[in-house]
Amino acid sequence: MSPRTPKQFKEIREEKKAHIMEVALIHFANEGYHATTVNHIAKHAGISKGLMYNYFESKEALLDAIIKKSVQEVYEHFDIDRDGFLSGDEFEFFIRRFARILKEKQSFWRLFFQLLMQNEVREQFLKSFSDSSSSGPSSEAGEDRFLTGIVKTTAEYFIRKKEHKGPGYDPEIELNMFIISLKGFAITYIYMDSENEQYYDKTIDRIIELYK
Amino acid sequence: MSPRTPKQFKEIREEKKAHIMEVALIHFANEGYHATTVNHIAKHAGISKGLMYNYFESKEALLDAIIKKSVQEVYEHFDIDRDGFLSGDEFEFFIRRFARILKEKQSFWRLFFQLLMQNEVREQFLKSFSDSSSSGPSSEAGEDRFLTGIVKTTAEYFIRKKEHKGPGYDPEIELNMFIISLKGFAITYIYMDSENEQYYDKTIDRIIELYK
Amino acid sequence: MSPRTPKQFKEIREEKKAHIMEVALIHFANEGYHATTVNHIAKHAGISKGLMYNYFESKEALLDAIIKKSVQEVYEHFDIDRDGFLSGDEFEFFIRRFARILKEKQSFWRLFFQLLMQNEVREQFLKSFSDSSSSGPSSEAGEDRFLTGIVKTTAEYFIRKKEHKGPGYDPEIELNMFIISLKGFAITYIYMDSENEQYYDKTIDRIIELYK
Amino acid sequence: MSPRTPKQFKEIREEKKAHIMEVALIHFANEGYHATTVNHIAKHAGISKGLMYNYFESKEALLDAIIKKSVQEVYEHFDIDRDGFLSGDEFEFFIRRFARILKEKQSFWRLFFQLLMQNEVREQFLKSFSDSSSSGPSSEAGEDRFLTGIVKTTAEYFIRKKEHKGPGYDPEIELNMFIISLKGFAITYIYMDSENEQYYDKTIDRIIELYK
DNA sequence: GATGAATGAGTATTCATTCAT
DNA sequence: CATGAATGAATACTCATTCAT
Repeated sequence: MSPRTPKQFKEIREEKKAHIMEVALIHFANEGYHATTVNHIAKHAGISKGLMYNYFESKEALLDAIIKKSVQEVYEHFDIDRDGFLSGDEFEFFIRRFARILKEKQSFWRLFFQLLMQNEVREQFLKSFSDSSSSGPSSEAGEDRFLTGIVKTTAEYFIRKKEHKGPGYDPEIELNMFIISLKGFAITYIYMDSENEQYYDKTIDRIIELYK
Repeated sequence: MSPRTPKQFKEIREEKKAHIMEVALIHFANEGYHATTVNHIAKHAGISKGLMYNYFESKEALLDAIIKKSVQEVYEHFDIDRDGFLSGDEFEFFIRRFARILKEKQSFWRLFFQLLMQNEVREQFLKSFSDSSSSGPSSEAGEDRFLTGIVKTTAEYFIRKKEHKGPGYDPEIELNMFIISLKGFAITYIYMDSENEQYYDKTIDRIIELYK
Repeated sequence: MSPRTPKQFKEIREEKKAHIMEVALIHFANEGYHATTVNHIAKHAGISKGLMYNYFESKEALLDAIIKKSVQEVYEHFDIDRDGFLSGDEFEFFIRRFARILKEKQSFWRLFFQLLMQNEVREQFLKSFSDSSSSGPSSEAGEDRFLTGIVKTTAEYFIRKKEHKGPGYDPEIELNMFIISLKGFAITYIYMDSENEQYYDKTIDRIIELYK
Repeated sequence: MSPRTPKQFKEIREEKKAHIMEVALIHFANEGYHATTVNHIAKHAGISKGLMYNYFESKEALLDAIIKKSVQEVYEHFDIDRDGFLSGDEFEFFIRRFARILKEKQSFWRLFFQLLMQNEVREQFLKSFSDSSSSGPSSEAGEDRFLTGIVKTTAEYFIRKKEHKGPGYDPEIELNMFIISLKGFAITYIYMDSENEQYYDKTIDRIIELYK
């Protein structure tokens, strides 16, 4: 009977927002952003359309919130000791974590790839990705510390390997091969049913074997 | 001004259909199927909305026709000597052709990937793919002779290699690695600007080197 | 902390109602009734939406209350000696008071004119005007004693002037000219910034000069 | 059976656009812009909502079109010999024409006043007014030849009168009185039923008598 | 009294599709 | 064949109002 405290209100708000985002992500990922109607999301989240707009300014704002949150989470998972130097074990560790996150956040990655493949959202999306990842204390404005940082560190890892690989080893091509392997791995497994998982771990092992 | 023969009529009709499909494919690929309006296509094809419906029953029928045609073309490119045996050179030849088709039909592949990532079209799409590929004389209903045929032949190629590779060589994993590399290669390069093409050929060479 | 008496409660309630009405009037007047949301009013009044509905049954009831109150106040200002006779000084006094009220209640008059110009509210509004003005002891149902009273008294004033004006003087036309001058004066000055006020007093002086 | 010619299409288009604008103007004028729904307009125009959007990009675009057209028409009516000099007869002529246009375009003027009284549309509206009026051959960009031109010419007319009026005559105040009289006349008569028209002409005569 | 979460009917707008000419 | 006017169902979004706490 006593009225809700501001804290209670905030809790309700946060919980419901998270719930809506969760539901929306799944539908965006499976049916596509355009094909998913706000009505559909509301119905599956068990709320009215109106409430959706109490929490999110627009369908696009909802998408943005989902991306920001997911990117934030992914970013946190990758918050490794980024001293510019990647040891072999750190490299392996990185790949295994990548594989794990792929599994854990299947829906997000489906959405991610879908959006990447539409010219209209492409730039805005990449911007959003870099914005939220560069929110650390030592962030530099306009720079995507996350992606460029990873790529750079990894590139250096491949360059360093040249020493014990000898001539005929082209680090640029090797890095490129490594990247397309990861990409191919990613799009293969984020669309895989759990039954077909038999090759998941073995493939990761082999990627490590080849590029570590 | 002699009246056109029925054959001429048909040719004109087919040409116009092809033109519409060409225009539509580019817009579907760049802006997405949902975001591309029939009006837009008609305007860019230089015809009226109404006429579009004279040629194609619906927007979806237009999409289907585009896919069927593209798949058909891709299929023809791959109409290799399918005797169940793939020599090393044939394997290399296959990869190079794959790379070339990727380049030539960029727009189609963009559309292809976009559609694949939406559950709603996924099944229908795969069905359409298998339908048009199994239009040969020895087609079996419901079976995708094209894809499974290629995969099977390629799988056998990798199994055969086991003989000179010795123990520790797992053909299944190797096939899998090969496939994800091709996939990663594909999604990387169908979204690449022509300026960034420097690695295109080198990457293909390296894939051949690794998996031939 | 002695508990508040019922009278104190009522006072607090009335004060809050007045505050809400004040805030709402300004927004109705500036942004328009339709364009002003209940949320907006509540936020600017420093209360919650829910509480607003504790004080006013509906948005329209709030509008009605504002009009009734404003009309009441205007009415009180004009509660002149209505003996059916208007002396020259009383006439001048009346005009100067009109001008002052216009200035003091700018927001209300803006709202008033806006509403008058919409058929849907027009009748209801005029009714509300006459209702509140006819709340005196000798009120006659359905009659707007206020407006008709003023007009009638003023009309008689103009008729009386005929005696010293001589032929060619048409009191009806003169009354009409006086009324449209006041109307024009009103709509000009309720939308005027305070900087442009230079002509305010001079114009009133001239109106008096012309029609007294 | 033969297809429509482009000319026929254009005719249909123009006629229907004009029809929609006519219907919309009446409703905008009587119920207000915000209170008039697109549905309502479409229904009363005997067309579907969709068609409305074939002809006008949005509800606001429809409003703009109506204003532009009306302003254009009004402007044409006032295309007098604007040599910077207004004779007494031209002045009278101008007022009579103003009165006539008020009568003929009642609906537009109702809308005009309504819009003027809403802060949100005020600036945009005045801009639109000046834009379309300054489309003549000798128009100067950014200048409102129509309104400012009229006001300026009229102001000079009053200044010139000072010569035969002698001291005590303040042309600025006189111009101001003239303007508020016209305004008051306007808002009185654009909301008048035709039955109450008895004073219409007499009032105009008196205004001319007073200010010519 | 007081809050803001929750609702749902309503509003502008879009777009594939049909049809008269 | 060819056109674009015309439709209507669907879609994102708004907002006055209700209600549990």
